[in-house]
Amino acid sequence: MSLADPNPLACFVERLSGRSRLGGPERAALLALNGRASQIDANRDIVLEREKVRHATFVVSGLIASFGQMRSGQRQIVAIHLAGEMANLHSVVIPEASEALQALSATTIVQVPHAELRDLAECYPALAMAFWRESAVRNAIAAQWIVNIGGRSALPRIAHLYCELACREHGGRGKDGISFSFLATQMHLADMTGLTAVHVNRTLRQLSDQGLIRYGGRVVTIPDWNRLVEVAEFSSTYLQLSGTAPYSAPAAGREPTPPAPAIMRAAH
Amino acid sequence: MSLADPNPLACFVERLSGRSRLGGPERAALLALNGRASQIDANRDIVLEREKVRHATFVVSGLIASFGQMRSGQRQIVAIHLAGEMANLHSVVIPEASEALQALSATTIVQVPHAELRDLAECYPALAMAFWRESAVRNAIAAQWIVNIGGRSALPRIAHLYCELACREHGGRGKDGISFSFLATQMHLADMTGLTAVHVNRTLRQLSDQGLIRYGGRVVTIPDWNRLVEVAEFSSTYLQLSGTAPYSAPAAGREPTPPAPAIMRAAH
DNA sequence: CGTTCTTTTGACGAGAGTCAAGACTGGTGG
DNA sequence: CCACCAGTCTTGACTCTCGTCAAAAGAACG
Repeated sequence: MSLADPNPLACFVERLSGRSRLGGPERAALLALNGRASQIDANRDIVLEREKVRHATFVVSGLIASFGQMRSGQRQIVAIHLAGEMANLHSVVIPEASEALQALSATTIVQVPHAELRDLAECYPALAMAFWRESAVRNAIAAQWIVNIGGRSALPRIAHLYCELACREHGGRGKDGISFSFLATQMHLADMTGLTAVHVNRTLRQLSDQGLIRYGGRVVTIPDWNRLVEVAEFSSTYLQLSGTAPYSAPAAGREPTPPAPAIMRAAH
Repeated sequence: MSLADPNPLACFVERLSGRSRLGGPERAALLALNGRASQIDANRDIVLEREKVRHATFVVSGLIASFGQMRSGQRQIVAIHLAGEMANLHSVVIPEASEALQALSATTIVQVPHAELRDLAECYPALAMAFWRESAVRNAIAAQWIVNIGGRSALPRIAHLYCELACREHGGRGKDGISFSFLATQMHLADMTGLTAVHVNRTLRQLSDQGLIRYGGRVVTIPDWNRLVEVAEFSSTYLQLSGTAPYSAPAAGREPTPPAPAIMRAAH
């Protein structure tokens, strides 16, 4: 199911299957969704802040970001959406966009009507859970971005972002020599990390001088995965990519006496 | 349906109803959930990082935070959970916690088994959507925190957080003279904003000197709402609190020819 | 009424922002 | 094929916000 698949949504099905167990009917229903494909140039808006959205946007190729904007014109990227990801699945339940959606590079998208996704969620509980789970993973990523921006200085901050992207693009763990395409400019990188473009540039040079990354063109290479992970204090568990192990409900029945609540554990 | 209600989950029902339309059976099913109440001291862990969780935690009173932790011992709060909110509803679909959950003050919680919530979501599509929507609002809040931490300097950053809290506690818009209880210490506030406790203190004094806030005990008062909003560049739409207007699906049928995609709009 | 946590202040240093200018790139058209 | 041009990237010098260290005063709690 590559991106070259005649039905680009096949890729969406694969992604959901990686985290949720889907049956035949669910898969078929997803593939039957009718999306409209479009090409978008770099730096073009897809959704404006406050806009009422009627479609979810699936990224076939390219790179998309969610922006928060301030009066000063400064912008902060709050999330990025790689090829194969649904950019704003949450808009199905919250149609009014609180952030703008914009392409960072030339991008191909498929827009899927909310109404159809909503129908699916209502007919197939498994899909409702899968959609919710997908949103929840986004939430976990956002939480890590907060930790990253709020708690790390420039060098580990960019290192952490690169670790995350390497894992997200490859859908699994990183390894030595892994490389991934990074279609954003250094200015975009600045907007993601809460730094300035100038300082991003200086920090990239540092990372590169220390042999932690190599970059050129639109590709980043990580020669020594463990070393970068160490610098970034990265742990991939929040991405829920654990190989291809799909989520499965606990086999045990409802235990009437749940284990002792965590309250008893020592603080700090 | 106050917090003093004999069934603390009544408050949860009210919260969901504020954003999603729930029918009688759904409400009844929610109220029939059996949760276990407990008291927790300040600074005690409720959920540890990486722990497999089997219960969602509802906050009856007090204040809870989700923490990311770093090797250095530094901690970053990625979300806080006020009285009346479900702290980790997302754990129903992602049982492995990627952040720690800890009480910031003495707190009363009710723990609801995942299994029961999952059953509800599977039996009642409207509840599945409501849960998902609730998670999505949390996501929107996280996104604003990223904007806040990544894009604003100390003074507007704290101002923005206070605006958010005022709205969240009152479940609506702010107004002059509004006040809200803030049970966290300045150190906690530092962990929320990505600042140091010392700098938080200096900034609070600035805010206070400029008449933007008054604080004392565990209460913050906002004398002039619009002025604080101005400083913070705050807009409450992302909280989805629009009065008590519940979300309703668009009345229109599936239009076969959706409006022109947003792609045409000018960039930047 | 002492112990511990929190708040408050000051002096100093460092990481990151700002301003500005030059080098490099890829794309466009003559 | 070359020249141009707008958008990137790179670098240096200077500034300022915020972090660090330290100490004392104030609150909370038993």
